[in-house]
Amino acid sequence: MSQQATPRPGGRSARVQAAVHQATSALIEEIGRDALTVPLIAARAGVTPSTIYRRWGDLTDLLADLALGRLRGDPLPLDTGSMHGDLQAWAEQYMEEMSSPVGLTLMRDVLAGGSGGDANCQCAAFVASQVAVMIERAAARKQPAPTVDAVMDGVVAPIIYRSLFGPVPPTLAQVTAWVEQCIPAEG
Amino acid sequence: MSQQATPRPGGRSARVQAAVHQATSALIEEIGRDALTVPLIAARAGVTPSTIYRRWGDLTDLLADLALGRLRGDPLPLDTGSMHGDLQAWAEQYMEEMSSPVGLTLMRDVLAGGSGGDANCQCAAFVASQVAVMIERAAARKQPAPTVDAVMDGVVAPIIYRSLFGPVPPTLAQVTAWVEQCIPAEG
DNA sequence: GAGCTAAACGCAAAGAATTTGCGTTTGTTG
DNA sequence: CAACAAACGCAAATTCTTTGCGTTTAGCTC
Repeated sequence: MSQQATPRPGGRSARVQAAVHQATSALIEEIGRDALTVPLIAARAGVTPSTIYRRWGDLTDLLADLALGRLRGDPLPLDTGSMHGDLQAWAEQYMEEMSSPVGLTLMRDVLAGGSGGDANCQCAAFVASQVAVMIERAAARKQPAPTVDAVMDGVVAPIIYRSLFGPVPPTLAQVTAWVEQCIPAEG
Repeated sequence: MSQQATPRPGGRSARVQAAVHQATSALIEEIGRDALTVPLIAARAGVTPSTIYRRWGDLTDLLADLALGRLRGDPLPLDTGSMHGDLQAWAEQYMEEMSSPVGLTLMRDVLAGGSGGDANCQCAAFVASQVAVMIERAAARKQPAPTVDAVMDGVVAPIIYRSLFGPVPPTLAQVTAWVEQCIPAEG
């Protein structure tokens, strides 16, 4: 059960959460994600393992929680002046991020955080909100724009699928082609 | 390290592998995937836990191995007489299978089986081969057909993405729409 | 088909991780 | 300020995972 919505925001609980998150990130950098264990994180964060088990329930849930936090840190899509330009630039960056080693483990953690958690939905919802920003900007410019679903199915889904399952990550040329297919023909 | 390619196909090794696979499947049915542990499987299969750890290395690797075996059990795509019909029927069934609870955990296991294993690639390769069968049939009928990549990006990827990340699985209507987009307009 | 070799397994002990009960600290509420 | 409940620390108990070593067994050669 991921619970980044701390029921008790003030004081100690928040300190513990921050210390654990920070310790986890640091340890991933130092010893790698595969060698990571809950007792190690606990020692580094200055808490007891049982605290982590009780709050997060599982290493995968903790990692999923952390991954969501990182996603939220992503900046707004660049404003290039056109829907096509926005989507192209954003998709390229998204592809780079998700096909990188850290992005891949991030997605795997989100998906593995199974215990009733909906980290995967939140992840997709965040991406959709990024797409929505670009579409709303296009609407404000009176430009034609695809629907959010069209972009999710036509651009995001192939990027993620090929990153997760493919022998090789998607290429820039493929991303460009997917973007082209999504944008209504220029009037 | 998933190793369904048994280095020693005959005799005991094969018996152990079969017993473990069978015990795992049975236990998933009985106690659920979350309550599954290696010692439980070992007891049920009549082997010692260390045998499982040495051969498969990890519970996730064993599950990924099992998942691949199940995929291989899938029948060839139905031959409906037309590319559109084949793809539509196959995509519907694939969607049902992958958005079901067992399909979802199957995919998660394949993705979580991380230890250098390429179960994810094999999984995608198998799906691609299924798609290729339909395309070759279309070619034999002198019918127009999309490329394998077009189907993977246009139909498979959205199905998997929405199943894995979406709050709700894809609908039949969506699958139909994706299929329509993939098939060249009827002459 | 007898003997050799190495892979695979069983057993058991050692090591590490996870769970759980209970007392204490700490933030919140009235 | 007092009372309550949530979150934590501590430590014991349980369970899982690893590892060393002897034994079985399949594949191979002669």
